[in-house]
Amino acid sequence: MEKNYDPAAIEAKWYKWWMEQGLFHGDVEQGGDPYCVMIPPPNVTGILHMGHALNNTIQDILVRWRRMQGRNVVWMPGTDHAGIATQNVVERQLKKEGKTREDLGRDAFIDRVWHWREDYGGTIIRQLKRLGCSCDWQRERFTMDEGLSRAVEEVFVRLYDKGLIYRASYIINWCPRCHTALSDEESEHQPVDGRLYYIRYPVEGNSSLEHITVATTRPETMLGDTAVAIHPEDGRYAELDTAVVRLPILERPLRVIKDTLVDPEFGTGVVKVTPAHDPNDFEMGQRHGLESLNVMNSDGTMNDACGAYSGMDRFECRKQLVADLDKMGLIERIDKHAHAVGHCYRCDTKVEPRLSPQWFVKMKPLAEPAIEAVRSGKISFTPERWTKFYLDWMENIRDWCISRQIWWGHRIPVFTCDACHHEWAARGIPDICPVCGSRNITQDPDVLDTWFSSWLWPFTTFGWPEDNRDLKFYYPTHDLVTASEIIFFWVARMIMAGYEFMGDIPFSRVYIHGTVRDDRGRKMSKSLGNSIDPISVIDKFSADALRFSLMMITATGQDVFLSDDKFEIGRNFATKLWNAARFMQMNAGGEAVKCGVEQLDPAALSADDRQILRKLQDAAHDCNDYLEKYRFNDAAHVLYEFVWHQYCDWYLEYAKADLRDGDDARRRQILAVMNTVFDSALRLLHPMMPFVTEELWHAMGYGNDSESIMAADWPVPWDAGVIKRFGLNEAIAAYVDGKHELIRSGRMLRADYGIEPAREINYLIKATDESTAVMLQNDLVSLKALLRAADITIDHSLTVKQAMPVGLVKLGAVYMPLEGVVDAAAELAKMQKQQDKTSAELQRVNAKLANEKFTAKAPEDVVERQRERREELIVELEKKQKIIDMLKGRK
RNA sequence: GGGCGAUUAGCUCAGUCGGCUAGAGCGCUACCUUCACACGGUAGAAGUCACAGGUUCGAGUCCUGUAUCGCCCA
Repeated sequence: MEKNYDPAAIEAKWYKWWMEQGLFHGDVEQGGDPYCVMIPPPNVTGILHMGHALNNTIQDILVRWRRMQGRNVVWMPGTDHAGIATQNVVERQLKKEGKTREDLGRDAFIDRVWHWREDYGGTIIRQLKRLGCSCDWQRERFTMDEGLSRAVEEVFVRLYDKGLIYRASYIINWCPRCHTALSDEESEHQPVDGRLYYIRYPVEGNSSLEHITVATTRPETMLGDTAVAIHPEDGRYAELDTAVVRLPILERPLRVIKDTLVDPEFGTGVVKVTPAHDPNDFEMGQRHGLESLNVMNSDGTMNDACGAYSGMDRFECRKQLVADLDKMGLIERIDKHAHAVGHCYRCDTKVEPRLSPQWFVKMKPLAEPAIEAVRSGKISFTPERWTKFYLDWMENIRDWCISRQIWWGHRIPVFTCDACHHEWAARGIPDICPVCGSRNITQDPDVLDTWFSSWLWPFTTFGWPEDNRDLKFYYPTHDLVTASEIIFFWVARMIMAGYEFMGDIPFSRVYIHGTVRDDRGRKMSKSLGNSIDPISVIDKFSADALRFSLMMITATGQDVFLSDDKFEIGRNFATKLWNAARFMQMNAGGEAVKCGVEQLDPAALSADDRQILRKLQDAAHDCNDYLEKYRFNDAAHVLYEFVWHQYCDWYLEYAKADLRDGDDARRRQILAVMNTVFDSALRLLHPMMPFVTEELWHAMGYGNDSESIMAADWPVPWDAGVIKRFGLNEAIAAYVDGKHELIRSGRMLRADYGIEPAREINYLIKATDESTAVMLQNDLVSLKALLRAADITIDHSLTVKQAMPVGLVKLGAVYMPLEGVVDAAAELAKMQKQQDKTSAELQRVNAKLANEKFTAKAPEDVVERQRERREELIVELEKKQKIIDMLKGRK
C-alpha cells in the first residue's frame, strides 16, 4: 500500500467498476424483499449544492445499507424539466445572440431547449456520481420523457373529466420577469424594508371632511382603485356614508364600502380597494360588485389605463406618483414599514398580484385521503414534528394554480372548437371537434407547472399508466428523503397523487433533513457568495470525507452550519483507516488473510481480544439501531469512536507487543482478531464512506477480486452462543476498560513529573484483589509496552512505605518509585484534593439514600446504583486515606 | 400577527423514557518527529446547561412565563 491515500484516482476507479458490474441495478427477477427510494429529481439546469450533497448522501446511506442487508433495492434517479428555470437559461443564451424566443417561434424554441438539455442537462447527474450515489442509472428518468409526458396528459384528462380541474380568473402571483403565473408555493415571502404611504383622498358631498387618509404599501396600484373600504363597526367614518370619495390624479369617483376584512387598527382604518391587484381587495370586490381595473402590463409596466404614468415601470411609477401627490399636498406622511413581499422563487423578482384567467386543481377532495394517510400513521414523518406542519397545510389547502405562460413544459391538453366553442381535454392531438366535427380546433397555449409532473414521480417513473411488474413490485416505495421546504411543493402532492391514481400511498416514511447553512447560520446562496461547492470539497478532501463529515455534524433534522474546515473530520478519519490498514499489512508478514468467527480459538483469546470483539458487537448493534431510527450522526459517531478510539488507540497499540514478541500461534490469532474486526468495521462504514472502504476491503483481501463490499453481508451481532463461547461478556470489557484507566493513570504520573516519554521507568501496581493481580500479570508484556516501563511489579498485598507518586484507579493503585523525584507535599495536596472530592460525593450519595422519599419512589435499579456507588466511594476513601497517612508519616 | 425550532465548553454541536459524576469534534496548553498515521500520539485546562418561576425524591431533560436568534405561514 502507498504511504498516502490518493482518493481522486481511487474514487473514480471504483465508481466505474461498480457501474460495469451493474451493482446499482435492481430487478424484479432478483425477487426478495423490495426497498425503493425515489430521488427528489433535481432541476435539470441545476448544479450540485450542499443541500443536494446532504440529501443524496442520506439516500445513498439508506440504499447501500439496505442492499447489504439483502433487500432488492432500487434507487430511482432522474431530473425534472424545471419549466421556468430552463426557459430562463435558454432565453438568456438567445439574448446573447440578440434574439428572443418569439423570433424563433414556439417549435424552434422548444427544439433549442432540447438541444441545450443534451449539451448541459447532465451536469448534476455527473456530480451525483462523483458523490458516489448508487442510483439505478439504467432507470434514469426525465419529466419530459415520452412516457412521463403521456402520464401527465392522462392525469390531466382524468382530473378534467372529474371536474377537478377548472379555469377561472383569480388573483394569482405574477412574475413580471418570467412572464408567467406562479403557484402560491412558488412565491416566497421575504421581509422587505418598505414604506407605508398615507395618502389623502378628497371627499365630496355633504361631508365635513375635506379628505380621508388611506394607508398603502403599494401606492402605484391606486390607479386601479375602484373603492375605499372601512370596517362596518368603525364609527369614526360615519360621515362617509353619504359622501363621494374621489381618486386623486385620475379623478375617478370611488364607492365607500364596508367590509369586515378591513383591520381598523391598521393605518387609518381606511383602505383603498384595488380588486385587480390584491387578493383581499379582489375578495371585497366580488362581495360588493366592484369593477376590477387592471393597470399593469404583463412585464410590470403601467398600462394605458394609467394616463400620464402609462409605460412606466411599476417602481418608477411609484416614485413619480408619490412625488406628484406630494406636490399636490396629498401625502400626509410616509412611515417605515417592514413587511413580507412575495418573490419569484426562480428569479427573485418581486411578484405582482394580478387578476388573470388560469387553470386550477381543486385540492380539497384530493387532500382528504392524503390527510388520513398521515393521521393514521400509514405515512410517517421523521422528525415527527413535521406531521403537524403537513396536516396544518393540508387542512387549509388552497387550489393549485397549474398553468404557466411559458413554452417549455407539458402543454395543457385542453382544446377549443373554433366553430362551436366546445372545450374538452384530450389524450394526444385530436383532429376534429367531437361535438360538431369541425377541424378548426385550438389548443390552450399554456404549459403546466413543473410540479404537475413531479407529483406523479413515484409511479410514472415505473411506467404508469402502463401496468407492469416493476410498478407492482416496487410501489409503494419506502423512504422519501427531502428538505422541509419541499413538503408543500412535492411531498404533500405526491401523497395526493398516489391515492388518486394508484389508490395507495407513494411511500411509507418521509425523512426531513435540515437546511445547510454557512458558519454564520445564513442559507447558502449564490447572491451572498457564501456557498461551498461540494465538488470543490470532493476535489480537496474526497467524496468520502464530504459524506462522512456531513453525517458527523448533522443532527437529525437540524440545520447544518458548514465551513470548509469541517471536512477535515472525514478526511482525517479516512486517513486513519488507511493507516490502520497499512499497519496490519506490515504485520501480516505476507500471510493469507484470515478473518471471521471460524478463525478464532476461544482458548487463545486474550482479555483485550475479547474486549475488542465485544465492542465490535456493540458497535454493529448500535450502528444498525441508529440507522433504523434515521439517526445518521449517532451511527457515524459510534463508528468513529469504535474505529479510532477503541480499535486504533487501544487495540492496535496493545497488539504491537504481541506482534513483535509473541509466538507464531499468538501472532496468527491476533491477526485474525484484527482482521475480523477491521473487515466488519469497513462493512459498517461502507454506506457512509463507500470508496475508501471498497479500496481497503480489496487491499486487505477480505473479498476476492470479483467481489464488492457493496454486496457483502451487513454485519450483525453474533448470536448468543458464539458470544458465550468466546467469553465476550461485560466483565471482560469492564476489566480492559479498567486496565486502560490504569495505564492512563500511570502515564499521568510520568507527565506530572516530567519524565521524558522515551525513558523507561519502573512501576509498582497494588491490585485491588488477587484475581485482578493475576489478570494484570497475564497482560504484563503489553502493560510494559504501553507504559514504557522497564519493569512492573504487580502484587495485591503490596505495602508501600515510602512516599512516591501514586494514581488510584478501579483496578488498584499505580506507584512510580523514582529515586529523588517525589514531591511529597505536592502528592499530599493532590491526594487531599481528590479525597475532598470523593467525600463530597459520598455525602451527596448518602443524603440521597437517607431520603426516604427517594428510596421509596425511585425505581429499584436507580436506588441500587446509588448503593453500589456508596460502597465504591467508601472503598476509595479508605485507599486514599492510607496513602495520605503514608505521605504524612514520611514528611 | 399565528406556528415551529434553537439557546449546553472559546467555536460547531450531541445529550432518545427525568436518574448526569453533563459528552464529542475543532480550537487551546504542555510534551513527543517512537519502527501505521503530525490529516498523528500522550497528557491537560475549559460549563451558573439563556433567564425567572413551577412540578418532582430527583430537572440540561417536563410545565408556565421572559429574553435573544432563526425559519415557515399570513
